[in-house]
Amino acid sequence: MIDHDGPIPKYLQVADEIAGRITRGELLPGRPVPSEKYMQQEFDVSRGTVRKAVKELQRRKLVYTVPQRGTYVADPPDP
Amino acid sequence: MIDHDGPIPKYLQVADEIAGRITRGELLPGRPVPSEKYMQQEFDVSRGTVRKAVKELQRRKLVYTVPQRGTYVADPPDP
DNA sequence: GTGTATTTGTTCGTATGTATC
DNA sequence: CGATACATACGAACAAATACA
Repeated sequence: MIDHDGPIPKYLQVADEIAGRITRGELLPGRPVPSEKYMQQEFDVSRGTVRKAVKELQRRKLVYTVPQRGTYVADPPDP
Repeated sequence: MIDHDGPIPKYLQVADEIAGRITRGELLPGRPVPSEKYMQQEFDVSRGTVRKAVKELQRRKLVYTVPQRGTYVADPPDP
């Protein structure tokens, strides 16, 4: 899943994996994405790396985060 | 009690302190260990650090936790 | 039966230090 | 030097189950 010693930064690999799940419709708008803790375990990376991945997904406007609640899949942009 | 600026992680210092009380028989099998809140105050560390210490004690099989109840001293292993 | 307090469970926000590339 | 990555450690907020008056 995650290439633990390759040239591509892990945080981008994690971000791309989640992005893929969103664009494939496996994660639906308004629904939560996995928590930081869950992603840490699933991808076997540090929390900092997960947070950087989420930040990247926010930058792409694929997700939004509610403090102390979780991170959710954003609504798709106007077609 | 806790070295607040030394090389040894606080969560390990807390875990070792509780472990010592168990192995010395100050905390008996089946009896609760101090609550997270109590340990926070006693050791002057954050709750996260206490929880990490408890997790370490669970890993060592010295304690077990009952959700919403507390954490208890485990029975000693077969001699 | 009804609250209130306690305790653990979980989430995200933030900062610091270390190591590596 | 900057970016990546990990571990440690603080805080804050809320949930859920239990215990008790």
